[in-house]
This record gives sequence, structure tokens and C-alpha cells, in this order.
Amino acid sequence: MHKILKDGQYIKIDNITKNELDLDKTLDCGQAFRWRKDSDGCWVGMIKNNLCILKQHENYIETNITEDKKDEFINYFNIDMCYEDEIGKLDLDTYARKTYEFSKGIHILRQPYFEATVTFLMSSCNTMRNIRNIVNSLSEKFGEQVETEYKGKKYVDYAFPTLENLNKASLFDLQLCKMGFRADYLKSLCERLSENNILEQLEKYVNGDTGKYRMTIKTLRMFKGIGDKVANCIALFAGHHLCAFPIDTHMQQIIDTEYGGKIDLSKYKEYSGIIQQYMFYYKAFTK
DNA sequence: TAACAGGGTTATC
DNA sequence: GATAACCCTGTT
Repeated sequence: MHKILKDGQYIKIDNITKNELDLDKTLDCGQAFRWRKDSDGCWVGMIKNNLCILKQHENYIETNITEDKKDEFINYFNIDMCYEDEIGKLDLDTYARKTYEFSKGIHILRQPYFEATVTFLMSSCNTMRNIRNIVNSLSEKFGEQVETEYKGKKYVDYAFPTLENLNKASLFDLQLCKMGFRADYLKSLCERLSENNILEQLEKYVNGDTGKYRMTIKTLRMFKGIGDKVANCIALFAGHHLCAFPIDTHMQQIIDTEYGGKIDLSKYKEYSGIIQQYMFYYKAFTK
């Protein structure tokens, strides 16, 4: 079992391999769109307002995270859960087992609600590359710039915009970020959240039971541009409702070809969302 | 090189 | 249940 140790002024996750937490897969599997890998093989990205630098080694993960930020780091990467124990123990059907073997190392992140909601609002009828361009553009225009230095190298990034700042943007400003028809959805989202920040309520439902999951989906679907698929993505990647099972065209294809058009999620216990991500990753990255 | 199709969906007829 | 809303990319 891994441990969080001090490594000079920073912390490192010790005794952890790619089988448990694989940064490449986790940060590039379509759940988050703002992380980038630099020329030294470090993953660079923002956790709230902190610019994080992470590097995977064979038996540990190196970070620039200080002790006082430890808890939110553990929380973001769901390091508090051992996937090899939990998922490895499930009695999986053949296809699910195959996708698990291929995709293991993916952790489901706990992303901030506002960021995930905006991100997946941008995802409808869109490609990963476009989504990436849009959220980066939004961050550069409306997010706070953050700089840091690690091992003699300077890093610059932008925090995801706050609701307050994004709400100042006009429809035209938003359209400059190349989001097309989704600009209307985003404008409407910001306006409604400014009157009554419903997402703060949903924060209280993070990791919740099925009742709270249903409430989360119902609430999210009240916004323009959020249907069942997008709501489930947000519930899974921000709300950490691991039972959420977003069905896009790829997942529908898998259900049709591998499960005869209907899939029984109960066999995955409370972890169907994780299995969904394994299947999605398998389909996206094998050909 | 220009033209075109289609993509991780939703809202609205 | 069909259709259109946009920007980008790959293909021809």
C-alpha cells in the first residue's frame, strides 16, 4: 500500500506503480482537459489555484506539492482509494475484465464543480482537441495567471476562471473562445449560478449515495445544454458519484455490440462509473 | 488546394 | 424522431 512521504520541502507518493495510479492514463483519458506533459515528462496542471508538477517514477510519484496542500492533492487524485483492491476484487464479465486489464491505473478525479460543469458543457458534439482549446482559451482570458519554479525551471499557467469573472464576459467574449453555439449555454449557466449558486449545494453531495446522485443529475439537467450524458459526466468527474454511467455514442456502441443492447450495471456494485471509464478508454485507445 | 464531412449532444420543432 | 447549432481536423 502506498504512503505519502516528505521529500525535502515537498511530498511524494511512495510505493505506488502505474498499475494503481497511471498519470498518463488518468490525465489523458477524457475526464480532464487542462493538464499537459512537458518536455521533461512532468505533468503540469492546476488544482484549484495551485500550479502542480507531477512526475511518475517506477515506484513513486514526485510532486511539487507542499505538506499544507497534501489533503487537497490526495482528494483530487482520489489517492485515498486503492483501485487494485476495490476493482480487482469485483467479479467482472469478460469484456469488463479485458478493459480493466488494459485501462488499470486510471483514477477518477475529484474536479471542482464549476470547472467540470463548464468543461462538459463544452463537450457536446465536440472533439477532445476542441474542448481542450476552449477551456484553455477561457482560462487564459478570464483566469488568474500563476507562476512557480521547480528544480530551476519556471512554469506559468492559469487557474480556471471563477464564476464571478466568467460572468463578466459578454456573449461575444465567450464566442471569441471558439465555442460556437455553446456560448449561449455558458452565458445562461453563469447568469443562473450568479443568482443562486446551486453548484455549492451539489458540493455537499460529493461521494453521496444513490439518492444524492439522483438529486445531482436532476439539478444539473435544469441548465440549458446539460442533458443526461453531460450531467452524468459532471456527477462522475466532479461529484465523484462512482455509480454515474455517462453514455455517449461510443458507450452505446459497446452496449450494443458487447452486451446485446442492454447492460446490467448492478454487477459493478457502486463502481459502474469506473468501469465505464475503463471501457471508454479501451475503445478510444485501441484500434 | 479547396471543399466537405463528421465529431464524446442537446433543444426544439 | 428529425434537424440544426459551431469550430476544427482529416480526407479527398
